[in-house]
Amino acid sequence: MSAVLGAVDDDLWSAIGDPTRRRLLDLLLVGEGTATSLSAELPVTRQAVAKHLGVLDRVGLVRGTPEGRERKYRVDGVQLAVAVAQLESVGSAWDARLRRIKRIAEAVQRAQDSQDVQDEKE
Amino acid sequence: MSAVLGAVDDDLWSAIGDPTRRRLLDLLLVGEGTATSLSAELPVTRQAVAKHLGVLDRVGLVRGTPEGRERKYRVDGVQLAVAVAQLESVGSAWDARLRRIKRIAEAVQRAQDSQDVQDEKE
DNA sequence: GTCACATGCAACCAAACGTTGCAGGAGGAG
DNA sequence: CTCCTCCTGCAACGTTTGGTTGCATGTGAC
Repeated sequence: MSAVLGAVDDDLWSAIGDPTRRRLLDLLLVGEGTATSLSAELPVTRQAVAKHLGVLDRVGLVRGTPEGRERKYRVDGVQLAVAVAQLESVGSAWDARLRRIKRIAEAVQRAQDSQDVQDEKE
Repeated sequence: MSAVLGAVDDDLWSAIGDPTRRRLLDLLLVGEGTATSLSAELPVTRQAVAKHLGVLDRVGLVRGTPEGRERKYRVDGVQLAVAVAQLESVGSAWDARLRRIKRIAEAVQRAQDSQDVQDEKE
């Protein structure tokens, strides 16, 4: 097993890995929006936004529904909660490893210190 | 300001956004390694690993030092801690938004319920 | 009916991830 | 010392992905 950390969905990760998509999610968390309205608040074109909404929709982080002549997007709270959980999971796994490394480093330091004392005695 | 969430370094984030690099970090958290040794545990070639180590080195998550005829890489705890902090930051920001949305949805639900009662009375 | 606006589709460009192939330098066996 | 091995670094190339422009279509408003 390579699994140091809990199961992580690569699709979900790479979905939130893109900075534009992260900002898109931020905006959609404030309120629903369309490709056109969202592109007004981002430094990219409407088509780029549409593509991003497409991948967010594919992984289920967002849901688009046609309303009249426009298509409104809203975040899917459940799936986003899953994504957040995975972030926390990876974060805490790394954090735990870092703590362990720090503990070991300190132990080594202490060992060396007492060794130095030994050397001085001789 | 677009900052719903605390300052997030896109370079750092995209560094850990790649699944191969995440696994690389996992491996290096267990112990130091070289491009060759690490590639043995990943489904990609040595050269691909070397490139990834290059970008991890550039953003400071990892440090490579020449030792004899090989180049050993170790994680930089400080920078990785910064990255973990950013993960947590984004995660908790989204979490907070989700909670708020849920609260509002429940409030709307309650309002509608009492409206229904009103309707029945009339 | 016509005009305006939002969408969807296609072609194209650049950057990133991955591959193969090859040249070079450090260590160990003879 | 020489040869052989192994690890590294560089270059060329293909594919996927984020971004652009341009155009055709459909729906709403007047």
